[in-house]
Parts: sequence; C-alpha cells; structure tokens
Amino acid sequence: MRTAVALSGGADSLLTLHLLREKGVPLTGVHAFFLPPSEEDRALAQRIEAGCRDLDVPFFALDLSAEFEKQVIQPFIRAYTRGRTPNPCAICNPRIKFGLLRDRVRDLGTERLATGHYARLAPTESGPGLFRGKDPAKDQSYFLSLVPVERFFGVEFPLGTWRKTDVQAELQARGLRVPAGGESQEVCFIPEDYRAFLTDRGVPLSGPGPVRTVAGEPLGNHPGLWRYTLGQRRGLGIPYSEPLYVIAKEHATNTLVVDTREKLNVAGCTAVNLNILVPQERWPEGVLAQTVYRQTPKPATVSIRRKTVTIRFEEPRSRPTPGQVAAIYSEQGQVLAGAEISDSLIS
RNA sequence: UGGGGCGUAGCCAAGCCGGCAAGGCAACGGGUUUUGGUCCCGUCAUUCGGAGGUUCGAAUCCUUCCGCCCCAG
Repeated sequence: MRTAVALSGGADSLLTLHLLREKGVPLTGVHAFFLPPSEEDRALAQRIEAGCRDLDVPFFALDLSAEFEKQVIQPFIRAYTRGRTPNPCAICNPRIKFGLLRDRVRDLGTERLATGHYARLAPTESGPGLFRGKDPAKDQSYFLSLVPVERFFGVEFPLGTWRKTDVQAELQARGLRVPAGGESQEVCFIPEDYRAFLTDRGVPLSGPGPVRTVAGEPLGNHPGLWRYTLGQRRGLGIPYSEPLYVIAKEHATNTLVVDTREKLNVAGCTAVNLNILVPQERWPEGVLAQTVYRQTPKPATVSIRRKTVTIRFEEPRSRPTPGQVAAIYSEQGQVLAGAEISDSLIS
C-alpha cells in the first residue's frame, strides 16, 4: 500500500518524508498549490521534486488553487463582511487538506496520506482518534477538530510524537536542507495583514462608527468594525486608566464596545456546524473546552442539539469569538468534537 | 485683571519642606504563533507653558509674561 506525503517545502513535511522512507514504506511525494503558482512557487515545487528524486520517490504537484479560493478564501472574505472572525486554517483542513487533497491523492493510486501535522492519530473503538501532539507548544489538533472522523482513515501524522526542537535537530543531524529555506514559513494566502488583504481585494466593508464602554461612556470613533476582533487589545488607540479590550461589535448600530479585562469574561458560548469525532455517549465524565488556539482547555459542560452545541464553562473565561473554533477535549487530550463559535453565553 | 485653581511626554498623572523627571494608557520595536487575537520582553520627557532671577544645584523658591478653568459679577 502506497502512502502519499504532503510536502509543503517546510521542515516538518521534509522530515516526515524521510522518516517514512526509512521505514521502507512505498511513497509518493505531493505538493499542492493553494494559490495560483508564481515563478517562485514553481521553483519551490521543483526543489521538492528534486529531493524526492534523490530518494526515488515519485512526485506530483497539484494545483488546488481554484478550490482553495472557493472553499477557503471566499468564505473567509464573506465572514468578514458579516462581522465575524474566520479561522481559515481550521476550514482548510476539512475542505482542502483532508478533503480535496485527500481525494486527489487517492486518485493518484495512494491509499494513505501522511502529513507533518503535530497531532496524533490512534485507532479507537469509534474509529480514528485525534489526539494532541506531544509538543504542547506546537500542537495542531485544535485546527483539525473540524475534520470529519472518516477523513482520518488512512491518514498518519508521523510527527505527532515529536517535538519541534527534535525535528530541527534531526534535520540538522541528517544534513537535510529545507526546500523552502529558512525564510517565511507557510505563509498562507494572507501576505501580512488581513486588513490590507481585504481592502486590496476591494471587499465592501463597514465604515466608521462610535466607540463606547459597556456602561455607555463614549470614547471616540473607530474606522470599521471589521478591523477588530473580540478580545483584541492593541490597536484601539484609546488612552484609558487601564488597557481596553474589544468586548462586542454591535452591528446594528455599527458600535465598537470596549472595556476592561474583567468585562471580557463570559459564561460560555454556542457553536454551530458541529463536527463530532467521538459520539457523545462515549465521552468521559468531565470534558474540557478550548475556544482559542493555544488556550489552556478548561472544564465545561457541553450540550448538543443537532448540529448546534452549547458550551458552559465551569469558570467564566474570555469571551469566545464568533467564527473561531471551539474544540472539546478529553483529559487525555483526545479531540471529542469541534464546532464553529456563533455566540457568547452571557450568564 | 475682584477672588481661587491649574499648566510635567500623544492622553491621564506623581513629584512641588531644591539635588541631576514615578506610574498607568496609547504608540512603536521584538519574541511566542498554521487564522484573527491574546500573552511576554523592550523603547518612549537632557526636560517639566515662556522669559528672567536666587542657588554649587530648581519641575520644585522668587519675579514677570502667556494660556486655561472655576467662583464672584
């Protein structure tokens, strides 16, 4: 059985390739273009191909840019026009990497797919189980929580048991050079600033409006609600006795509500488009919720109703941002479910 | 121009019985980072409304000018 290795050109996928090659697994190298490939992109693909050739690994470059535009970029833009804060990486995983790419790789005659994600997959009673990667600082299971469980059949993450520093050391020890160089990492479709990206695309966005505190104290004006996200502190430009955070975006009145840190806390959230990785009847007694990447998961009560989920935190915590992902974990770090945050539970 | 108060970095604000300008916010820079954010670290007044004076030495004392606020009219 042949395994395709998704090669971005970065360090992680490079080591993934070599680790599997060493095990004698029949491999095919695959590089996907998520954007219409530039000269540099093609040059990178050629360098990756050269690396595969040295290992006698067949290589394919796939242009997925049209679908990426439709499935990731357009929804990303649409989210901003609706005042949400999208998480394109979390969308890309189910739709592109483990959606389209997964299928295309199968079309190439390779049953299995390996990537350099920092997460672990292990068989469980209810199918493939998704767990946190060993390196807590690099764990990417949060971004994978919206991938349907059946999409993980035949998928493997060889780096799930690795730590980033060990990966770098191993590459060094093997004398392997990263095709993409030490330069910018996986710069996705946002070159630097999403705000610039949106305006460059001519996306119609909301205009200036008032800024006030929760209590109603006026604090000036903002240049557009889409420029802000809940919980944001920097960039408000408002001198105050304490740091101010974005508490809410009132679209009806085009008002930006800001206030001090403690006002940011909330009792929980609701989330939609629920992706269940483990049937709830198999969940452990206590589960943990994580509503932001790299946030420490904390105990919560989860109630599911069709594709909507209500998450109630045991202790109040920072208000979840609509458009971001809420992931439910077990104490052991297994992802039980993922969903798209839609609202806050105030009490 | 009768009385009172004030003027310190972009904003707020200590210091004002003289000794070589706290702090907070904002901003900027960097770090962490497969999204937005968060978080962490760092930088940020040779100068205290202006001009004189006293002093070894003043934001701190004195004089004067400018500006602002309040109360009385």
